[in-house]
This record gives sequence, structure tokens and C-alpha cells, in this order.
Amino acid sequence: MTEIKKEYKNFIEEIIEEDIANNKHGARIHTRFPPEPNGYLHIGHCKAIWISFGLAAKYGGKTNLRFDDTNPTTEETAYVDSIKKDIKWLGFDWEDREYYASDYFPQLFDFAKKLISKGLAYVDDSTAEEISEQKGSPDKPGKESPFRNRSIDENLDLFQKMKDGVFEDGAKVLRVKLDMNSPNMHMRDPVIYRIKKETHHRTGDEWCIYPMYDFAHGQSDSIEEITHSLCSLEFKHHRPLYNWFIENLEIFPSRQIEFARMNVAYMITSKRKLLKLVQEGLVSSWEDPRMPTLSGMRRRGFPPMALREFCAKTGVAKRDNVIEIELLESVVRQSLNKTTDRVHAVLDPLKVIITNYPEGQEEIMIATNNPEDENSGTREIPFSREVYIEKSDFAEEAPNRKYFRMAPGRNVRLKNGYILHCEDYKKNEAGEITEVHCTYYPDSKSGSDTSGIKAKGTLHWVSAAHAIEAEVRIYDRLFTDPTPTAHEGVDFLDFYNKDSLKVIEKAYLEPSLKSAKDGDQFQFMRTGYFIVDRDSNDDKLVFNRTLTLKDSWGKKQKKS
RNA sequence: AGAACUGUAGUGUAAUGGUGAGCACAUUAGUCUUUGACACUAAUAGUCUAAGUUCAAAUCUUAGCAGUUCUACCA
Repeated sequence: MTEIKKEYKNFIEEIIEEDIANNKHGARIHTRFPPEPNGYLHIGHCKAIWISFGLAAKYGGKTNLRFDDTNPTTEETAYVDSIKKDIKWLGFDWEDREYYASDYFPQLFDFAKKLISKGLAYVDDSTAEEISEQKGSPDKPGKESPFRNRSIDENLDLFQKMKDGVFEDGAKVLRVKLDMNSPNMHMRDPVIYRIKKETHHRTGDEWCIYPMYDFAHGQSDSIEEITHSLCSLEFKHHRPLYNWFIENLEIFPSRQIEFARMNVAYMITSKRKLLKLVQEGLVSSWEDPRMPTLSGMRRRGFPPMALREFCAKTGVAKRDNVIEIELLESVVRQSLNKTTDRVHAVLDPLKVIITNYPEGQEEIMIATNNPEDENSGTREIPFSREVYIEKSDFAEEAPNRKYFRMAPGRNVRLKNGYILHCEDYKKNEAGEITEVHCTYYPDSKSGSDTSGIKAKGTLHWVSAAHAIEAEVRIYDRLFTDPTPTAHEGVDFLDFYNKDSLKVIEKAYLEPSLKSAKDGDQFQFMRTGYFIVDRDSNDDKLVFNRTLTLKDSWGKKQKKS
């Protein structure tokens, strides 16, 4: 029996399939991912990467990685490296096609001269303020620059002098001669070259003029013969310019297609705002596990496969969206459920003494590593007279009939161990419960239970004598509002979640975890998914909580 | 204000003039369970508004309304 799965095509796939059907560019598909190396990649880039790399792969095409490095002020090689690392981690490969817009500076310079020669570009001495004023506003026509009608020869000469460093920063720019009355502001004689006497991360001081985005991006697409240039909606207004350059430069006709950016609730993607979080010390770094950066999510324990699945599930369209974070969490859990071994770990310990278990005796329990994976095998867990359970798994009195954790007079199963009968408990002066006394049913051992006793609740536990200690970092969403940057007159930092990080200095883990290494992931039974943090060393284990397990009991309790 | 784009359950996304408007997450109620997890079953809930074209409209047209984007020598 084969399941008939309808395959839905998004609008870009339809365009591509039509182009293939029409044998456009010989039915070749070539996309590109063009980050500016001025920051870390985040969840938004994740979608863009998935679209450009994923679509090309689907149709047997290729994807270039191209660094859009046309602004020396903000760009650094360190970012280049982190971007490459993140894309690889996500599971995509540009093979040997790693390009830089800065490699095209000579060609771009020639393109500009060609435009000047055709009488389509001019050198303008106006200041930035004057140009801004000339542009006017969308509802009112603009004014032409007084330098607009310089001769071609003069323009050629001045542009060369700009390149030769004759003029200071800001003294002159090169503009395209288009239409100062266009309702599209990008068509009102846009600036395409500016003077910046700064050191570029790759070309050093070789250049002092740099092309603007509009005169670098599309041209780079053409140089690389990109067939489908996929970008987000905010570049839609640039498309007429993009096409105008192709036509007037007579270069390869790449096609720009825009899709809606992906927004995720409780996450922000503004580089400036993300930087502010780092600078104000509200997170430890760009790689803080709470950050929506790829490096943050990696450290948090989100599997790359889950991120890809998330992109697939959120689709590709043109409407603005805010995706609920529950969907992200759902795919992460789904992925981790299949891949992680289950272990016993107690985060908030309460000592249980099994009074009828002989002192000094210990035995080995056998536990399945992962019931979702037949090949995961089993492991041994030591058991003894004193164990730790979770404080929240004990109550002095059961609150209602549906409660089936530990309480005096009740039976409860220790997972992979015995059934316990709770007899008594002790409190200190402050009224805190310090220890619980139980008896165990010797014939109820997991796997060979002949007791016939039923226990509704099953608890995770750790043998007190064998437990190892670890630091556990508990993360929650960074903001208390789903769209912290969308409130007018309110600073997004006002929504910062002060409880987004809680550190448990001393949690107790089963001894098998002693050999866990940086990046290893586990399900701590009944509490969530955890990953070994790189802050761990030989003396100290540190875990990050990736996510909790779904908790329908807790949710119900909270409601009542 | 001008232009462009976009409006489908709570959220995200399908339906390419003819389906009972589908799927996922979320929510609710159950079943199962040595993880109150997983798995499974079911329920709730939707075409922005109005007119028009058509045998037939979520889909085409017009108008309205709402949201987004653009007014950088950033990308």
C-alpha cells in the first residue's frame, strides 16, 4: 500500500518548472545565497538558505555562496568564517563556488564607465543632504541635480579621479540618469558609487570607491550567470532597477524573485537589536543558547535537520507572517525524540531512603537507551538503598484522584527499578521536606516483575551513592512578548525575559553520563532534552536544556 | 500622502473557475503507556467587505477596508 501524497508547489517552484519547460537558459537552474559578512546568520537567513540551496538541489541545479562585501565599514573576515560554518552545519554545500562581490570590483568599475559612455550616469557633487532633498518624497516629484548634464567626457574624467583618490569621502558620487519623477524612489537617479577611504577586509586599500548594493548585487548575479535570484520582499522595489541595469549593460538576464521573510514569535532578527542584547550583557554572546542565531541554536541543541524541516513546514509565500514558536519546538522535539538516548537525571533532588533495602547492597538495572530506536541498545544503572527523586514528584498529600506521583501510603514505580511504597517523610524547622522513607517490593523488579502490584506513576531517579554532579542551564524564550519590536513607543528590551536563564549548580545524573562529550544530546527522562555545553571540562559537566518535554499534566495543574 | 505587494480556522500553509475548502502546529476530550513523553482516536475552528462576470468564484473584474514595503553616499 503506497500512500498517495499530494505534492504542493510553491510559487517559486512553479516559476522554475515553467522555465525548465520552456528550456530557458537551457533548463539550467543556478541560485545564490548572498550574505553580507557583517554579522552572524540567524533564523531568518536559515529560511533564505533553505530556499536557495534547497530549490537548486531539487531541480538539479547549483547554488553559489557569494559574500556581498561592498561596504568596508562594516565587514570582517571573522564573519565570513562563521557564515561558512553555519551554512555547512545546516547541511548545505556550495562546493567550490565561493565568490565575493569584491572580486568583481574591476568589472563593476568598467560597467560604470560603460553607463557613463552611454550618457546614462553622471558624477554628482551634491552633498548627501542635497541629494536626499532632490529625491523628494513618493507623492511629490523630485528635482534634477544641477550636475546632471555634465558631458560624457567630463564624467569619465571625474569618475576616474574618484577612483584615483583625488577627492575626499562624500565629495562626489556617481549616479544613474533615470527619472526624478518616478513613484519608485529607487528610480530617482540612484547613487551607484561612493568614495570611502577605508580598508576593505579583502581588497585592502586598493579601492577608495565602492559600488552600492544596487550596482553590485544584480551585476554579480549576471557575472555568475545566476538564473533565479531569490530574495526577500523588501527588495521588490529594486527589481525595476535590477532589470534596467541588465538591459542597459547588456549582461546576462538573471531574474529576481521575491518571497516573504520568515518571522518567528519571540525571536528577533534585527542585527542591530541582537547586537544590543550582546552589548548590554543580556546574553553572553552571539552564540548564547537563547539567541536566534544559527550558532546560538546549535549550542542550544536544535538539530539542523529540525531547522530544515521547520523551513519546509512554514512554506514559501508572499504574505507577512509570524510563525508560532510551538511549531519550531515541535519539529525539534520530533527530531530529538528519534535520536537521543534516555537517561536518568534529577534536577531538583529529594532523598528517598528505602528502609527495607539492605545497607551497603547494590544491584544493576538494565535500561533501554532509546525505545524509538531498536539499534540503540541498553545500558546499566546502579541501584542502592538511597536514591534521589525530583522534589516535584513528592507531595505530603495527593491533591486529587488524578495525582499519581509519590505521596505517603501510595505506590510508585521507579523507572527501570522497583515499585516503592511510601511510608513517611521528614521535615526541617523551615518546613521543608528533607527525606522520604519508602519500602520496596523485592519481586517488582523491572523486567521480572511478578508482584502483580500496579503503580500508576513512574518516576526517574538516581542512586545517591553513584550519582555524578553537573551544572544545568535552563533556558526559556528571550522575550515575554511574541513580537517585541512591533510595539510603537516601547523599547524591545522592555520585553526582555529576566527568567530566560536559570542555572542549576548541582544536578544529579546517572553515572553513565560521566563520559558525555561536548555536543552530545540526551533526553533526561520526564524533564526534557539536553545537550552538553562546550563550557564542560574534565572536572565539570555543563548541560543546556534544549527544550522541555510536552507537559500536559503540568498544564492542567496550572489551569486549576 | 503616492506607488507596489499581500489578505483562507488561533498560527503557518494548500486548493492553478467545478473537492464535503485539505494539511501541520496549537487548543479540547479520550485511548495507550514502566517517561503524565511518544503513539493513536475524535472534536472545535476559516475564504477581509461589497458589488459584478459565470451554469459554477477562495480563485476572474471593480470598489472599499486592512497590513506590509519604499522616501540611506547600508545590504
